[in-house]
Amino acid sequence: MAAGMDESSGGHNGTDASGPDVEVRTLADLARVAGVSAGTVSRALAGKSLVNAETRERIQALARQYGFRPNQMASKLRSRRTGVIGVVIPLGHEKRQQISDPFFLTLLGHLADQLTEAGYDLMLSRAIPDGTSDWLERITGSGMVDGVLLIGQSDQSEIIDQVVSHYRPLVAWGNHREGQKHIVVGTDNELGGRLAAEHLIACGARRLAFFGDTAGIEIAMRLRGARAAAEAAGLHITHVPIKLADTEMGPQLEAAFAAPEVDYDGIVTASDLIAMSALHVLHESGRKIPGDVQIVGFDDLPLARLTSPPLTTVRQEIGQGAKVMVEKIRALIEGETRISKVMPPTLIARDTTRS
Amino acid sequence: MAAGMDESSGGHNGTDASGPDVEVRTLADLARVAGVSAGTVSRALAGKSLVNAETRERIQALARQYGFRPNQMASKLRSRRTGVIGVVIPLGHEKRQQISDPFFLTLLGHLADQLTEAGYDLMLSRAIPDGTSDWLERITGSGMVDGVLLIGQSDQSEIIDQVVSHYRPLVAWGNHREGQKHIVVGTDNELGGRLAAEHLIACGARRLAFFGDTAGIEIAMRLRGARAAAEAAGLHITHVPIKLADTEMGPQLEAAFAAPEVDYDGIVTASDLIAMSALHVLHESGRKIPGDVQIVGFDDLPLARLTSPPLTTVRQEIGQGAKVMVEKIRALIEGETRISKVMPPTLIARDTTRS
DNA sequence: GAACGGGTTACAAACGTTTGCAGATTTCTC
DNA sequence: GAGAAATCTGCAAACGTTTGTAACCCGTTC
Repeated sequence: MAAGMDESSGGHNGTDASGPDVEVRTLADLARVAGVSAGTVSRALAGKSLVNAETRERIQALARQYGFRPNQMASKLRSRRTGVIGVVIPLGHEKRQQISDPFFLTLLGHLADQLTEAGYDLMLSRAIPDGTSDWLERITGSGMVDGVLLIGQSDQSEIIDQVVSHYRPLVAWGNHREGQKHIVVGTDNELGGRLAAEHLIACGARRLAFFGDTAGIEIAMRLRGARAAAEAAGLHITHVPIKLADTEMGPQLEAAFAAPEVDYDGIVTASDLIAMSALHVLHESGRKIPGDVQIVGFDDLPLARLTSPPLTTVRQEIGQGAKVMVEKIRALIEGETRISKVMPPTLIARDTTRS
Repeated sequence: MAAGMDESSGGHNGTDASGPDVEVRTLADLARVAGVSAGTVSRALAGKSLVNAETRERIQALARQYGFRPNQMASKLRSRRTGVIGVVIPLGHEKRQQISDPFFLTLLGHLADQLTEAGYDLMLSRAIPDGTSDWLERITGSGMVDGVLLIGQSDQSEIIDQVVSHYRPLVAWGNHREGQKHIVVGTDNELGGRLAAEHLIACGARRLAFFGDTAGIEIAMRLRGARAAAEAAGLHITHVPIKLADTEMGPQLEAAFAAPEVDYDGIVTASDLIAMSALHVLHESGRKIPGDVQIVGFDDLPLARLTSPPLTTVRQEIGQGAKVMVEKIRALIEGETRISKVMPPTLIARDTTRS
């Protein structure tokens, strides 16, 4: 039955039609109570100016009194506007269920704020890309949302492009690529990687490593930037593909440091989370930071300043990013055109590098 | 291919009426293409056994081919079932917009997983309690969701009770209170507080403090438990109301430690986040942990094991909690009855205490 | 005094599904 | 081979709104 209604309220006397306890569940019910037509009630509650101000207020008062709220499904069906934005997190290459990177959750939090402020509801979906575009079109094609926000593109850029060719209101967070059809808001990841590596080199690091799995294009670009910086300085940078999944990261990091031949003195990480884990493993093994090893994170999560020593990191403007994403999706829904936005990251020097 | 029986379709030009590019947007459209009635298409796509297996598959194939998906709004309106669970985060006493405690986001992540698995969509709402029950009834009364999950009760227990009297499918995360009408899943916070304080005392701490703002009932219960443990040992515990908001926490902590007369050697914190911040401030001021000061966190976030030293903390079973919440909301939707569940916390001894 | 027009309201047709019921077949049963 | 049972399909009525259009009421205007 309808959510949570049981008709238990039979105890009341239903005889008195205008009594305070008639069940008013629909516009028609309220219309009867108010002595007007359903259409008028609809307009009154919507605050339209077509109805006499006095009756409008009378009807609104009645609605409050009876605790009546228009059924959203009916409203949305009829008006062909849902007021809902779908936010989908492609689980991509990370097979694990749980969303492990706090970065995405933080972005989600900001998106929730911005959307609420803009008067939209937020429908959250995890999605597991399956080779087809079905995981996305299930959302876009359902008539359930006015637009879609993608938190990360994973490795699905082509598929997203394909969907966008017939579904316009879609904005993704991630790395912008030349020739991409869909609109992306994100950080200049290559620049970020470069900043990180340059900083390490400037701080005296020579045996460099990049920690992160490059299945996602964002990470791949960060590696590319770091590598470019290294090469410009005549150095080599070792790529160590650390996975983000909780269970894998620790052992992988330990293995990375255990190998007797490796002796990194400067590490660029693909995320603050990896950096924090690395910090932990290094502490355990007794290495001094930044004395023996220097580390740079990526994201500048609120937590980055709380590590010990506080984490040097590449900052992504995530609050700003959420704001821009919402601004763009709204414009697209209105039928306007928009282009991608790539935001420059900044290096925040704290104490895991010798400034 | 071979839709076969379709020479009718007088609407468009008759020549290629069965071509692949007729717009099929509704059940009726697809029905025309398939040469059956809309009702049959509906049943076929729903996989009902009433339709012949062969036609069912033919129709499903056509649906795939034309990329047709039934409009959810219409479906939900008609079937009076939305397949959506509302997850609302009452912002409560924390005036700040951004959801600051990673605990809630983590719980949200787990809920997303569980709900997806159970075939539900998740509609996320921030809500700012306003003295009335409107913030909640806006969600429950809209016909938009089949049930509501509350992430934290804030200080709204009475209002929630009031809503539950006419809207049954609602489950909250938080502290259970005697006589409460609504169903709660949560940790035994008083026990948690007690475990933390007892552990500190057993580790030799004598000058105790509790860090946390007790506006939320969960925190208040943790304080009560800690205080009980202290009193049982003949000790006093000082309550320092640290707020969770990003901007306030740092300064408040510094102030807490700066006062010359205070010299805590054992701190129970209301959350891992506060503990991590405190750790940071203590490091800054040169104090040794656990040598000079011992600290116990609360939550056991994944990050707790990454601090240095790794954080001793009181573990809440948050994944398990999410699972239980979803199980209960499903049962309630089915019309069954359920009761609250309070889960015992466990103390995870790491290295911010001298075990 | 009829035509007019602004301001309100009622009417009824969508919106795109799902589903009870009744036909229309086909298959069994004896 | 007739009647009953079983299987499948079509019809049409909801679900509860929104919104274009027509109708009505009054006070003006010519």
